[in-house]
Amino acid sequence: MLRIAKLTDYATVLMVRLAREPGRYFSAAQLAVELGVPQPTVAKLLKRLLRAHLLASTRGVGGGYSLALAPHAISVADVVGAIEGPLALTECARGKGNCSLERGCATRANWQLINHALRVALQAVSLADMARPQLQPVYVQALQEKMP
Amino acid sequence: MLRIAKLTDYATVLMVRLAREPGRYFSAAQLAVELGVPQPTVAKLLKRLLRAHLLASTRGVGGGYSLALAPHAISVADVVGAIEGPLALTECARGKGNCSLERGCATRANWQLINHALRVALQAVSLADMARPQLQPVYVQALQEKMP
DNA sequence: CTATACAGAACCAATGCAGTCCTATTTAGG
DNA sequence: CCTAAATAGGACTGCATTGGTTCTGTATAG
Ligand code: FES
Ligand code: FES
Repeated sequence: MLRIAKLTDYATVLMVRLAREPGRYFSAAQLAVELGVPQPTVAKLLKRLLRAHLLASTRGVGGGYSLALAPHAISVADVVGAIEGPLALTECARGKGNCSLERGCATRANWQLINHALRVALQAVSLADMARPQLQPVYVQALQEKMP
Repeated sequence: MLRIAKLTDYATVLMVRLAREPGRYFSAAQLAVELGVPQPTVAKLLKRLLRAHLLASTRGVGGGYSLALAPHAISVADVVGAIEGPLALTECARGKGNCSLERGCATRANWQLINHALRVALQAVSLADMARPQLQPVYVQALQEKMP
């Protein structure tokens, strides 16, 4: 229903937690108890985030995960992309041949614009922003002012 | 992966087709052949759109469906809502008790803001807009100018 | 050398989605 | 009146994705 996966939700909460103490290393177990989410699930998420180069890791005793970049340099779009893959609202938003209606479809171009707008919006929100209790809604205002 | 259901995609194409000849009534069979989508599927979509009061219908010989409102008065958000239910990016975006992390969650409020922004953005695009070959990207520009 | 902790993959159950089918009910026209 | 065309509203099913677990391997501090 046009919703992000639950795991993506968890991932943002994780990342925001890490963003609060950027230098520190957290073990998966530690984060799991802190969030109240089963440990294997947290571990899986951290692995995906690592693969997307959003995290740095150290193995062994005392090891763990830490942000690979500064909190303001990681966007919500990055996190969503790391967990769910590239953002594509419609089937046909990524490359041709994915949609059965392609021939003579009147909405493809427009959906792609909408898709792009959403991507830009999510890229504009950083972990640093998300860590604030209430998001500075600059882009929300920008939207609302322009809308009829 | 943060994508609308394929059926929703179909539905927008349907609605845009109807928006091109606002007065005319189309039968489900007619629309099905025109789009190249199986008839039962098209029928199902039309029923859902009708229930959401976006379409008007007439039964019997020569009956069919037509837009219930003018093309500029129906938004993409309306169509998405009719097919997929209320727009809720996150589990917790609609009411409490849906998310296991609620207690002490740091991102809920911010996700709801993002959710709201997306809803506003989709409400700003009407069927009349979608019917144009290339969407007038006022809101896209509005977004991009404000973003760092 | 051992306990800790990440790395990577395979695996499974459950949910939701795409798609079909069947049975009313309404209406135009002969 | 009677029939064919068309919508109204369900129930039903196969499939893909997701949420979540488990197992084996590897690196590292002490
Ligand atoms: S190409 Fe996919 S709906 Fe138009
Ligand atoms: S309440 Fe759902 S993730 Fe915060």
